[in-house]
Amino acid sequence: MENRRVRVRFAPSPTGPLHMGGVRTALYNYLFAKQNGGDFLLRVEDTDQTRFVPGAEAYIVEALAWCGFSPDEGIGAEDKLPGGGPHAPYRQSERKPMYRAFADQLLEAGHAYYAFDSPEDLEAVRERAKQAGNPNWQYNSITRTSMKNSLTLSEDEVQRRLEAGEAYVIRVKMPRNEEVKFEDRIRGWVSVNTLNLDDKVLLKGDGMPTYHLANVVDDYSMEITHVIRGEEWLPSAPLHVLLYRFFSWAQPEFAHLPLLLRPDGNGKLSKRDGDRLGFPVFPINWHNEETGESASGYRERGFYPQAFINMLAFLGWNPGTNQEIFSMDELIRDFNLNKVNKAGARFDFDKAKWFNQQHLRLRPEAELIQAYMKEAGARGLEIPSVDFARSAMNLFMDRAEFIGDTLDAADYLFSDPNSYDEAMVAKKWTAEAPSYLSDLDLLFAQTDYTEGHLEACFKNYLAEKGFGFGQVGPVLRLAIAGTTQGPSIFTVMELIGSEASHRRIQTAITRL
RNA sequence: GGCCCGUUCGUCUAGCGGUUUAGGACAUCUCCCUUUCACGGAGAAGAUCACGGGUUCGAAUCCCGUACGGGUCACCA
Repeated sequence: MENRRVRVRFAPSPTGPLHMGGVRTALYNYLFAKQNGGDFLLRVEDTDQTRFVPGAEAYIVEALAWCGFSPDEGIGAEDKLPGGGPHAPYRQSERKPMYRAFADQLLEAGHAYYAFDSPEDLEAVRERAKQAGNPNWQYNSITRTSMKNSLTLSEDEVQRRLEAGEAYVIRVKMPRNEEVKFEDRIRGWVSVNTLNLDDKVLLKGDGMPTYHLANVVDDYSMEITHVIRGEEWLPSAPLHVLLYRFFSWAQPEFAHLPLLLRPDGNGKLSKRDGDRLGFPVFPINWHNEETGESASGYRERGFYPQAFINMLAFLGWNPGTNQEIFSMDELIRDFNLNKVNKAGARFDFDKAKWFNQQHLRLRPEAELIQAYMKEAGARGLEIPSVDFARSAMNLFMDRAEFIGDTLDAADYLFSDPNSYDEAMVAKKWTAEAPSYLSDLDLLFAQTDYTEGHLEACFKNYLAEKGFGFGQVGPVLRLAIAGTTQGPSIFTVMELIGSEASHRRIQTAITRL
């Protein structure tokens, strides 16, 4: 058992877009699988037909692909393996016929029973219990004795109801007063007494399994060795452990991940947080045609997937060194499930942006230029040449967190300024300003239009006249760029060329 | 409320009984670089390690209790 090939799975429910917490769970699964030379599967848990949302499954597949870690097997791996792999189908709704036999196995062994109580019956019992001061009534080893099930009804009666086609569910028969223990990879030993566990429904009235049955059966059939999932599953893990025991199956190792908390207020990050927080909580844009609901994603916000996953990996894990910027390969190499934190993590968008800035600088220049040109095109800016794009981009690269930032305050590289920073004009545009510019314009006309020559020429002029840089520099800057901020003005002049520079200087003289 | 899990700077975290005057990163502030903005560099501030008891020569690190936070209590996953 110990030397089995590592196989992990990410098993989301297609009830909407996958939020970043889900992506992190998937990422940790993937990192763990790859580190151990194992398989990462994607299984869709769509046993609740009432909550099915069209497009959600495709969204999940696309989101993982964007992040750079598509499944090796299962949904989204149909191009690698026929049908997604040897354990197809990977959608639980399509596996429906398989579960019944396992429920029967439990029934025969006395670990499960039929229950005929209707949803209305249950609601009534719960309501009565509530009135009596018990807010959460449970169908358990005590209460089941007063309900309609195969434990209380006679064998004949049960048979009769079954044959009459009466609706029923199959419930697990939770043992009485037994300590269930298991060792969680992240939390250590977790122990729960079955007195606190209820007789969960295993097979629903519509013949579909609930999460608990389907999950255990599928993980077993798909030879899953490690179950890495969110902490919200910790309370039901003992039931799963019991189920493995009832089936006499080897239980996989469990690792319950800490939750991603909402940056504001309390509670875990949820899909509903959407755009309310001022930043995306989803990997990619989401739009539901039916409801018109949509939410923005990191991809469309300009994030690199490398930065996104690096940031996510660090929400709950840390290599123990001072290295923070990781490529996927480095994450695979250094990730360690045992070093995952126990406490939930609140995430910080500023740090997320910092990760993007770091990864932005790691991108190859050719790729950046392409992205730059595409972004410029989207903004309706004319790029004369690739060389121009390269220079213009690099001028603003230092200050950018996203590629789009290099274009945000750079309009003057593409067209003459159509306005001037009024505050700076008031402060720096003195009565002598026009004369400085006329002088400079003449001098520049006789120099090589390169950054070095322009600057030398400018400094010469200052020295000759005895002017200070602060007196003349901002004036030139205003004329050329309309603002006093930005990269070296001489580099800008070299880039836009002598003709445009001359024109701008003249325009400024007449307009200001 | 029951059960389960957690608790180190504002945030993410390092730390696994002495090497700790508790380290790093983001954010904040200061200075340098740049007579601009940013980048970069240097530095500051920021955590009585939730609190109270133990155990030990010695505890952020081990144990117990309390408080607080979170999760979960469906024929949802």
